[in-house]
Amino acid sequence: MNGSEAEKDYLQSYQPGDYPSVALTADLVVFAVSGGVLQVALVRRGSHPFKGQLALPGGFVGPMESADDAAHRELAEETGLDLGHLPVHIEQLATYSAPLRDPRMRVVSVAHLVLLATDGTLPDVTGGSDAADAGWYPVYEILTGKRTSLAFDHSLILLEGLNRLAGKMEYTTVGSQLLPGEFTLTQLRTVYEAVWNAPMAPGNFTRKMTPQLEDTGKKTRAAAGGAPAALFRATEGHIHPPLARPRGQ
Amino acid sequence: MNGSEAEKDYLQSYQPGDYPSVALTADLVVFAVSGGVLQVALVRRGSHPFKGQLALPGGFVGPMESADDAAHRELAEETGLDLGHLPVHIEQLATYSAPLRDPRMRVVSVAHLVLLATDGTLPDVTGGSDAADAGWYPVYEILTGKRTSLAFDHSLILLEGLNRLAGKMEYTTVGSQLLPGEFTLTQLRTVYEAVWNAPMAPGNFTRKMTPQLEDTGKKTRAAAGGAPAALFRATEGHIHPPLARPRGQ
DNA sequence: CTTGTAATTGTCAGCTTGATAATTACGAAA
DNA sequence: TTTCGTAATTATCAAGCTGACAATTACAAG
Repeated sequence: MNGSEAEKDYLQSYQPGDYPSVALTADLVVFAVSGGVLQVALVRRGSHPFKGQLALPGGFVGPMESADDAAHRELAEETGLDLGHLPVHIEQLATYSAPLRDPRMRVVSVAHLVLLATDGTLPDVTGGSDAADAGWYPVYEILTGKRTSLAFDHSLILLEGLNRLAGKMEYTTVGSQLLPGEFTLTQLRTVYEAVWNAPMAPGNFTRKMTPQLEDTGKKTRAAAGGAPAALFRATEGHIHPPLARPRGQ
Repeated sequence: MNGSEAEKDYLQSYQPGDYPSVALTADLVVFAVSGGVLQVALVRRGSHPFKGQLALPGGFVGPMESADDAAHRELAEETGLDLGHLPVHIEQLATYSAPLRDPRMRVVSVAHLVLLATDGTLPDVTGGSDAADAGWYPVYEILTGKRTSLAFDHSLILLEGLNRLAGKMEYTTVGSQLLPGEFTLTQLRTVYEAVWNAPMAPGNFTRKMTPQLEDTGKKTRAAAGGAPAALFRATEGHIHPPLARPRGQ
C-alpha cells in the first residue's frame, strides 16, 4: 500500500461536523433482593426535567471510557461499594436513542443490568450530583404504577431489565449473583420467587437446581425450627431443559 | 411549582461542553440463508482505516433518528429493498463503545441483527458511500477465520449476532423470518441446520415445531421425487420446553 | 422427650425426547 | 400403467423429565 495515498485517505476521513454527535450516558438497573422482594435502586431527580420524579441512576460516559466502564464507575460512586472485591454482575441491556427521549438535548443511553449480592440487608445508595435522594423500591410496585411512573423512558428500561433477568434465570444460575458466594437452596428459591413474583415448589426446585450447584460440604446453623441447610456455590453451564417459569395464573 | 424557579433550573442544565460527545453509528449484521448455508452481508472498505478489509454495513445515526431508525434506513440504502412491504426482522443486538475501537475518533456503534426473508436467492447488496464492494459471505467460514478477519471489532459483533440468533431460535419461531411468509417444515429445518451448523432429525423436528405453526391448508407442488409438503405460517408464543440444539459433537 | 418447622428425599402417573422405523404421496423412468 | 426413488409425515418405544404431593430427617425450643 502506498504511504502517501494512505495518508491522504486517512486525512480526508471524517471532518469534524460531518457527523451528528450525541451525549452518551450509562444508566443502571440495579437489582437486589430483600425480604423476599425484588428491589431496584432509584434516585429522585433534583433538577428539571422530571424534577422530583424517580429515575434510574446513571451518568455520562467519559471520553476514555466504554459504556461498561462508566457503568462500573457509576455503580461505585452511587453505592460506595468496593467493586474490586465484591462480585457484582453487570451486563449491557440495550441502548435507548429516541431523538426526544431527553427534552433538553440529544442523549443516548446505554442501559445496564446490575445484580448486587446481598445477605438480606440492602446497601445504602447515594444519588449522583443532580439527585435529591436515592433508595430502594419494590420493582413490581413501581412497574404496576402503584407509585408514579419513572422519569424519561426509565419505566420501559426497568421493565426490559426485569424481563432480561427473569428470562435468563430460566436457563442459567445468574440469579445466584443476587446472593453471597455461598447460599442455601431456600435462599436461591427465594430469589427466583422474588424475580418471577410466583411461588416455586421447594422439592422440585431442589431436584432441578442441584445438578447446577457445587456442594461446599458446609451447612448453615439451623434457624429457629427446621433442619440446617447445605451451602452451595453456583456453577457455570446452561440448565437444559430450562427451569419452567410458572405461567401467569 | 414556581415558574421562574423551574425556568432557572432548566436553563442551568447541561451547558454545551459539560459532557463528552461521541459519534453514533448503526451497524448491521444482516443474515440470509441460501443453499442451506447461513450468509452475512459484508462490504469491502474503500478507505482507511482497514482499507480493503471486509466490514459490517452501517452508517451514522442522523440527528433526528433513533439507532433503530438508522438501521432501517441503512438497510434500505444498501439493499434497495422496499422495507415498507417486505417483512424484515430487525432487533437491537448490543452497543460497542470501547474508546479506541475506531482509531480516528470516538465512534460508538449500536449493532443490529437483521433477518432477510429469502426464497433461496440472495438480494443484491450495494455498499454504502465508502464501500468498494459488497456481497454475501458464509458466516461460519468468516468466523473460523478461513478468510481474513473483519475490520474494527466487527468479528466480535458478528459472533454475538450469530449467538443471539442461534439462541433465540431455541425458544421462538424467529428463524421463520429468514423464509417467505409461507414455508414448509423442511425449509424451516434447513434454516435451523444453517444457523446451528448441525443436522436435525426431520421427524422429531416436525413433531416439536408443528404446534408452533399454523397450517395454511395449502401444499407445495412436489419436487422431483417425494410427496408434496404442507405450507405453514409461523405463530407467536414461546416454545416450551425449547428445541434442543445439538450439542457440539 | 415432645413438638414445630424447615430441609431433603421419595413416589408416581403423564408427558417429552432421541433414535429409528413404517407409511404415504408423488414424479419419473421403464 | 407399473415400478422405483425420494421426500413428507406418522408411528413406536424405551428412557428421561415434570408437576404434584407425600414421607422422612434434622434441629431448636419448650
